[in-house]
Amino acid sequence: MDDLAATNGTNGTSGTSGTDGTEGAGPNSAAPSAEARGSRAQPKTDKSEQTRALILETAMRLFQERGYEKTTMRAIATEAGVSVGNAYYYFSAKEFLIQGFYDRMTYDHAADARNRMAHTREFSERLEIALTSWLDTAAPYHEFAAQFFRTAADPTSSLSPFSNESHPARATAVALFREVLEGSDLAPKLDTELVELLPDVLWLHLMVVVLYWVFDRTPDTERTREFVRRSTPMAARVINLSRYRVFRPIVRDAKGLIQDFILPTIGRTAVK
Amino acid sequence: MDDLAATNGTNGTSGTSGTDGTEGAGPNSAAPSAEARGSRAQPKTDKSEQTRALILETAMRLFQERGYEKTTMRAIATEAGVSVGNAYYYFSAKEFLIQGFYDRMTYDHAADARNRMAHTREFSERLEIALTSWLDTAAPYHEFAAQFFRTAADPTSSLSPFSNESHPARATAVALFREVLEGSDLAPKLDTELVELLPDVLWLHLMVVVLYWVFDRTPDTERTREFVRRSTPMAARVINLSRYRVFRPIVRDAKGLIQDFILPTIGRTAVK
DNA sequence: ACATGCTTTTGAACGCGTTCGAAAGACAGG
DNA sequence: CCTGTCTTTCGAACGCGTTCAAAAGCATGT
Repeated sequence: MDDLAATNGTNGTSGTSGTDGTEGAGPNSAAPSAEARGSRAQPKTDKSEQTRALILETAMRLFQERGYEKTTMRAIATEAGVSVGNAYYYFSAKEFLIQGFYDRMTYDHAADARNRMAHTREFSERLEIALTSWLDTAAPYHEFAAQFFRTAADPTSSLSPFSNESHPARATAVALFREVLEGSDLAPKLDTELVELLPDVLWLHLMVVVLYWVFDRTPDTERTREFVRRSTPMAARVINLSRYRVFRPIVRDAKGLIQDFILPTIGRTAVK
Repeated sequence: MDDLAATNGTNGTSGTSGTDGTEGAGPNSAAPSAEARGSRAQPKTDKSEQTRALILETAMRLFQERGYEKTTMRAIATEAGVSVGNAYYYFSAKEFLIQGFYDRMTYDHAADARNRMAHTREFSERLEIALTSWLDTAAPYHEFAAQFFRTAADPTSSLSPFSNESHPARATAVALFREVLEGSDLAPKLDTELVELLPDVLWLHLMVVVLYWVFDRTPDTERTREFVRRSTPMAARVINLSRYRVFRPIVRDAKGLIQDFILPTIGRTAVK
């Protein structure tokens, strides 16, 4: 109800505590993120911004009420009291209506997770909290999230979690996982290179969880929750083991693989 | 008329066809599986079966020529000399036209991979061969495969690799990976439980490769090929290490996780 | 006041996947 | 040959996402 448009202006990452220096000198790295995408024109007047927000809010409401596919552009336009053409003037395709929602959820998740793990130091617990927090944040949208997941899986779509357009949201999420790690008892025991690498890997862990969640049809996605409870201690154990001598070679291989093949595809500037 | 790959002229990609075993035997090569899905009626007459095949082949040809999305049902119908309604009589939705293609490719891949690794015993090499073989088999379809990948990612779609409808193709693929393992020098060194589990895990490895491949835009998907070359020895090393004492607990955890959470979702009858 | 150049808004129209009622065949029993 | 019951075929029509040319608003210069 109230939540969709409320924090519109100051949505951005609220600063990643300055740990990340590679943000790049883009025109806008934080707040207006999604609001300018998918439309032909940038906001000139105030009325314009209002119309855009109205359309977006109406769309989000209907998506939740009827699901993504069953909500027609005509219905959105009618309900918002504008013409279809006008809706397309602000959002050049139906899928662009999702991006705002997507960014918002990422932000809410990060905030909630930070709150919840504030008083916990153990790494596996922090990780579990972060992941469970995502499940809770996303719970209301499970049904229609699954519906637009197919859109997100399109390599050519800007909604793909790997796309450039998703970079802000992804950066926010990765920053969260960096905090998960760095605020834990585990971080001091690891070499800095690994600490640098792990946040992205943990984000991939989240992506796997999301994949599992999308396919999960159990009530309250209980199965995914159990999956998180089981997989997080294992992840912690693997990371922990990586400190021992025996694993040097394999850890180095894994590092290389991730650095050379995974990170470049998810928007990090390739190190080469 | 019957071979889908033959019509493609653009993709050179080193001849894999030399050892290929697809003799010109009949209209469909040995995978009857999908032919009965997605339609309202089962084949009564012979003419019926003919019409169905005609539509399917026409569709596949057009998909390769123009891509999935740009091929309209009307075009398929016209080109095949039938009406739109008739096409829908046999394939209740456009996406069902893909399933036949999907099954066929899985079968061709398995055959090609078996051929290629016949004289190799080392596990990591066999695995690399199997994966590379997939890339070669799928190469002609890279462009339009990426287009229908979004459909495959829909949890509610029967095209999802995890869906029940995909079970036959999946079973074929898993069986291949079982051969990859059991025909290798590694299998005898592992306990039977692990041998039982690994084929599915290796199939997941393929799924990851496919994901990577779909997003890969480098010429000849060279990046994915490099990814395979790098990741297979690592997989081999991990499996190898699992034999040592130190890893007992973590290997057991991993086994449990896979058995309880992964296999059940990909169509194995849950062991519980 | 008028003209000019924009942003914003409109609604008809297009192409698509899909549906549906009905026509056309095919075939058995009378 | 006629009739009834399937199966197969047809093509018009529906609802959808999207496009587009034109209208309407709006600010500014003359």
